[in-house]
Amino acid sequence: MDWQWPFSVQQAREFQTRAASQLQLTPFQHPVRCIAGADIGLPNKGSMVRAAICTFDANCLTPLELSIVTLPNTMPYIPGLLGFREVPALVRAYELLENKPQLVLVDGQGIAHPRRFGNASQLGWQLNIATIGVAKSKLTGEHQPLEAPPGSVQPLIDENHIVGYVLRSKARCKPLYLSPGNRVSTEQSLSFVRQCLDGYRLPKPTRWADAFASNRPSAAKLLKLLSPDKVHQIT
DNA sequence: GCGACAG
DNA sequence: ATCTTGTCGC
Repeated sequence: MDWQWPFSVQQAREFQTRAASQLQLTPFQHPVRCIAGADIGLPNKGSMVRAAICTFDANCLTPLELSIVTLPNTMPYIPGLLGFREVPALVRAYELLENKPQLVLVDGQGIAHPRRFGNASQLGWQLNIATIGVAKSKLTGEHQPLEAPPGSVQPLIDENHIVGYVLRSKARCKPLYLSPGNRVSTEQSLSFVRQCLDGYRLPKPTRWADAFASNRPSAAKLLKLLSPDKVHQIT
């Protein structure tokens, strides 16, 4: 698929509805040995799109590989169409990985989207891989008030059905909005993310991806924990 | 018409 | 998201 801005927003929405019907939301059945986190940053005042994907051993959560791809940014931010801005760079970053992860946690929504096709779903659909949406705020849906203790959960309901979960991943922090992207179930989205929590609000894979994509001060420190030959970059 | 609106 | 000063809590 080749969507070059400016394109018809209406046609893009129709594409999302059509592609969403092709998503697989049944439980992922194979062993997950490698989990990745994926995120986008916008360097140079948004003139560039930088994708970062970092892979981890699924059991001990030690970092394995990192890929960073920077491309010119074309699209503006349009709520509901985030995938068209982010996915092309994420695909390039994914292609650089020597060892492909069985599961990718993506910053943003999965099916918790007006047309059930958030950026996490779009990445999973295009690559035909398992993805989970890990969003820091809500796009659509409603839920009961969340209890204060960490670990509290509420189902996220949209149009009368469960599209994901709202999780208090850390005390005194705003919750996470989790939803399946592709090839995982709603229940698995919750359990896989919980498995990747390590005391911070964001699960380790997306936290590292965010650090590299947005070039946080912590990125330099994290980079030292990776073998130089396991770091791939395209600029 | 008005409010909501991932990143 | 990005930019950026100041503040609060552990």
